Amino acid sequence: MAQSAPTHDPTPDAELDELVGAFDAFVKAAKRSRARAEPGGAALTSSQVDLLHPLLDCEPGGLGLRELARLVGIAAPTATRMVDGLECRGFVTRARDPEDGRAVRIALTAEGTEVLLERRAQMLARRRAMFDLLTPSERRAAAKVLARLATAFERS
Amino acid sequence: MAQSAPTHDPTPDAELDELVGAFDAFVKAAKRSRARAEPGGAALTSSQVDLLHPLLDCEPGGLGLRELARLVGIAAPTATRMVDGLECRGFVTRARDPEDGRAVRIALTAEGTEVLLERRAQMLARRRAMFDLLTPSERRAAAKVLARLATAFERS
DNA sequence: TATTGTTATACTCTATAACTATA
DNA sequence: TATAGTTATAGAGTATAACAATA
Repeated sequence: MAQSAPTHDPTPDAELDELVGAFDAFVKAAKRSRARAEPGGAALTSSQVDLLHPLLDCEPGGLGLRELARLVGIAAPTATRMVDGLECRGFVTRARDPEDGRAVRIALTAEGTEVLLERRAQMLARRRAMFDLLTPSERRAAAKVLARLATAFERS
Repeated sequence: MAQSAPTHDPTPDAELDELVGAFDAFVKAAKRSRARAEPGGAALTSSQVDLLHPLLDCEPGGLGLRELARLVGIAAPTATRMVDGLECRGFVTRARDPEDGRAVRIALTAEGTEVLLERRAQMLARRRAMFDLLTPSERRAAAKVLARLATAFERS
């Protein structure tokens, strides 16, 4: 295999294999790390964090359910169910839209905002702890590589 | 905050923020890419692929259910249910262990092996397509960075 | 008629607790 | 009694289809 094309791409297969292997190891390590950090005691699951996130940066009135579902990328009935639970626990409010009797406005409560921000801060702290293990030059290289891989993902 | 420790780490906060941002973008791109590649038409979900994987490289007799569950990192009843479905579809066999009446041996069928290898090849092809978008030097840098991040994950 | 949200239903993945059969 | 596996049960997350209320 790899009949040594000598011009400008010396070892494509071996390099690809190495990269694929490194990628796999990385994904597995990331999964384990996440599992370690979310042992079940967390107030919010990551799906719930995803659902609440758009509510942080929206108008004070909140968002319609369909709009929220669309932003998060889930089906409307799924959002209904999740909002049910989060409303019960006092993290969001669900109010009839005064201008459109069909619609509903979903908004974060103070407690919901607090819990969400706390959770976000925890995640950030974990990432920082990890990135602090890198040297400055490794950090620069990592930022560059990750950005490059993100665009490659989008195009592939 | 950050009272400008001037000695050897010039812009730690800005750099960390950049890295965290790049990491987020990467994770999101990876999620979207995976969603694109697994639109529901796939024969196996990724959990099922994870479950079947250890059966590829085991003794011909197959694995016990508990052993399989342990390798994959799920609870035994979860494995039982998943094996139920995969057995129905002809991807694995479940045979009483002749030497231990309590135990069961789970093994891939020819069809299961084929489907699993095909799925694995698809995933590999997708990754290769992505990695082919990188230049050789970017590939080398990426392999190095991903390996480094994996060890950082394990230690953080 | 079109849109918003909800209910009904179903499937996958996950877990714990209780059970059966065998060692 | 200890171990292997299963059943019972529960809950989160996901979807589609059918529905009610409103525009």
